[in-house]
Amino acid sequence: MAIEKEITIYDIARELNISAATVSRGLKNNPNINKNTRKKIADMAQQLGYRSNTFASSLRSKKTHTIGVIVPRLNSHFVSSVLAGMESVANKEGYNLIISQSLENAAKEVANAHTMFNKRVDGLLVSLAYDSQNIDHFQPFFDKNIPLVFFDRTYPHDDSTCVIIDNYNAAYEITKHLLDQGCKRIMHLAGNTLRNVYAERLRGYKDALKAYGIPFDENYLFISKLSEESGTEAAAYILNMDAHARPDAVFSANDTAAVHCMIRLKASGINIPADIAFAGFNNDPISNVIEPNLTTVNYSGNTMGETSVMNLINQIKGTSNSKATNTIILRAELIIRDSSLKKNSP
Amino acid sequence: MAIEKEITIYDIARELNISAATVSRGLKNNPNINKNTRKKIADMAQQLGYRSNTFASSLRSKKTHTIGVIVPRLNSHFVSSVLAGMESVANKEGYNLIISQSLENAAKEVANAHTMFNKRVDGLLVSLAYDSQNIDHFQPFFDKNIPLVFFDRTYPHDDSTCVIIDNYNAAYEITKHLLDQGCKRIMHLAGNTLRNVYAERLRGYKDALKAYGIPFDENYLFISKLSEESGTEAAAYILNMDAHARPDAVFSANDTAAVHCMIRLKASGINIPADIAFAGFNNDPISNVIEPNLTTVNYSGNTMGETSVMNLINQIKGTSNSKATNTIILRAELIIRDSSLKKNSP
DNA sequence: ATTACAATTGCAACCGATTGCAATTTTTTT
DNA sequence: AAAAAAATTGCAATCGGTTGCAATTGTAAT
Repeated sequence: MAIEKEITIYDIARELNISAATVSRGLKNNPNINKNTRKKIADMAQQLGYRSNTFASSLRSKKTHTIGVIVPRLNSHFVSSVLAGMESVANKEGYNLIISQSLENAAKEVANAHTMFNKRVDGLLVSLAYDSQNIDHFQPFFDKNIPLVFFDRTYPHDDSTCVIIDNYNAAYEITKHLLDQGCKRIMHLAGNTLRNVYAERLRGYKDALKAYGIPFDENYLFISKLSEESGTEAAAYILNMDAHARPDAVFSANDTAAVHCMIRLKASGINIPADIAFAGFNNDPISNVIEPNLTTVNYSGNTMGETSVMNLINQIKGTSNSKATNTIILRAELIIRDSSLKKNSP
Repeated sequence: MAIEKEITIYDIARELNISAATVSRGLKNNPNINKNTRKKIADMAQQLGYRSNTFASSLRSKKTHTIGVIVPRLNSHFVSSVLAGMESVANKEGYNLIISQSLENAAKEVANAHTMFNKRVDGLLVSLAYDSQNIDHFQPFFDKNIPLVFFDRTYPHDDSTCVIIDNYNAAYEITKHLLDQGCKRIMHLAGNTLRNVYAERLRGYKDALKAYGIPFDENYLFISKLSEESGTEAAAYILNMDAHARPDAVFSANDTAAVHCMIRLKASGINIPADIAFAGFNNDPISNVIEPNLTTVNYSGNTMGETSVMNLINQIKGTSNSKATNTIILRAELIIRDSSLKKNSP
C-alpha cells in the first residue's frame, strides 16, 4: 500500500505554472480569476486527486464550517427526525454537525456549550434541557457574534432566531376537540413550564377551557417529566381520585406519557375513550400502535431541522440576520384518532 | 461588546518570558518540560482564557480528533441509543463525531464515505445500509490505514473490527422458545440477507427448526425491508394463505415489522398469541405498547456505541490494533412477553 | 575543579490555504 | 498608436501550533 503524499494547491500551481494564490482563488470560483484558468485548475485538481485541507483553511479564514447542535436527548423519535433534517441540509451546504446531548440536564448543557465554544463552531443550534433556568452559558456566543438558533425548546432572546410550532394554538385546538366531544373534566399532563413548549401548551389548554366556560382546576393538572414512568404515575393519580371526580379526558403534552398512562388505565379496566378520552402530542410511532390509536399533534421534525439549520447558515454567511427574522413558526396539524372519539365509541 | 483578540501560545510565552515551543509542550504535559514550568504555563493559560486552536494543531499534527459515523438512519430507537453511547465516550476522550446517514441507500453511503474521507476523519464507525453490496468505497480508508470499525451491520474484513451481538444465537433461542410453546409452522420475517444481522437471524431460525426436526419451508419466509409497510404486507400475505396452512407463530427480524403485522392481523380477527404467536427483535419502545406485549431480543445500543468508539479510539491512538481484536460480541437477552405465551393464553 | 551526562529550553522550519496590495496583462477609449 | 481603465495574476505575510535538533543549564561522577 503506497503512502502517497497529499496533493496541495502548490502541486497544482507547479503543474500549471501559475501561483498558489491563483489556484486558491480559482478553486473557490473567485470571479477575479479567468474562466479558462479556473477550468484548468479544476481539471488538474480533479486529475491529481486534490482534496482541500480544511485545517489550513480554517486556520487562516477563521471559519470552521462546523455547526454545533445541543439537544436534550438523542434517542427520541422527534429529535432524530430533526437531526436527520439538519444533517441533510448542512451536508449540502458544506457544513459539519457536531452533535451533543444535555440529557435533559442543565449542568451538562452548560458543559456542552463550553465545548462547542472551544471547538469554535460557526453557529449553534439549541433545544433546551428540561430544567435549564437561563441561557447565560450561551453569552460567549452572543459576545462573539456567533449566531445561535433555538428550535422547539426555545428561549426568548433578542439576538437569536427561534424555530417553533404554534404550541399554543395546537393545544387550544386539541383541547377544543376534546371539549367538542363532550368532555367536561379534562386533565392536562404538562411538562416543566420553564420550557416554552410546555408553557404554551398549558396556556392553550387553559384558554380553550375558558372559551367553553370551564374553570381551570389545579387537580386536573399533572406536571411531570412526561416520561414513561410519569405516564404510569399519572394513571395512578387518576385511579386514586374519587370515581365521579375522575377526568373524562386527558390531554398530554407528549405521546409517551399519554400512551403509558393509557396502558396503566386500561389495565385497571378503564375504557378509552368511553370513560376517558385521550390526546397526546408529537405523533410518535407509538401513537399508532396503542389501542385505541392516539389522537395527537403532528409536526415535522425534519422540516424543523432543515429550517433551523438553513436559517443559521444564512446568518453565518451574513445573508440574513436574526434581527430580521426573530421567530419562524412551522405548521402543525391535529391528527384525530380513536382515542378521543367519544361520540363514535360504544 | 468588546471584540477581544484570541489568546495564543505566543501570548502565554511572552507573559512568562519563555518560548512558544515550551508553552506548546507544556500545555500537553510533555515530561521534557519542568514540572514547575508546566504549572506556570497552565496557570497563565487559565488566567488569560487561552483556548487551543484545533486547526493550527490539526494542520501541523495531521490529526483531526474527529470520528466519522455512518448509520443507515438517524430516526430509529436503536440507532439513536448507539449514537448516544458514542457521543458520551467520544466527548470524554476529546473526539468529535461527524454523523451522517445513508438512508439505507448504498449510493448515499458511498457519497458519505467520500465526504468523511475528505473531512479527514481520524477513524470511521459504520453500520451498513440495507443494500450495500460491497465495501469498496471504504478502500481509501484501508489504504491510508485509517481505522474503521463496523458495528451491528458489519462486513467481514481483515483490517477492521466488528462490534456485534450473537444474532445467530439470539434467533436460535427465540425460535426455540416458540417451538417450546408448541408452534410447528413458524414464519420468519427476514431482512436482506446481504446484511449479517439478517443472515444470521435467518440461520439461527433455520437451525432451531432443524434441531426440532421441522423442515424449512420457503413459504414461511418473508423477506422485506422490515418497515411498517412490510409488516402490513406480511400480514396480508398470511391472511391470503389457506387457513390451515397459516403459520402458528411469526418470528420477525425486527420489532417494527412484527408490530405492524400484528396490528393488521388483529384487525382481521386473528388472536395473538392463541392463533399466531409473535416474536420480534430489538426491544423497541413499541414492543411494550402493542397488545399483547411483544416477545423480543433486547440488546443495548448504548453499550454497542460505547464499545465501538472506544475500540476505534484505541486503534487511532495505536493502543490496540484490529488484528488483535477482530470481533467483539456483546450480550443480548431474550425478553419473553405475552405475544408468544401460547400455553398461558386462553 | 573537570568532565560526563541528563534535564530543560529555544530556534526555526514547517503544515497548507488565504488575502491585501502591487504588478502585469488585456481590453477599451481617445 | 498612446493612454486609461479593467481584468488577471503573483508576492509575501499570515493564521497558531508542532517538532527535530541544537543550545543551555543543572547534576553527578571522577
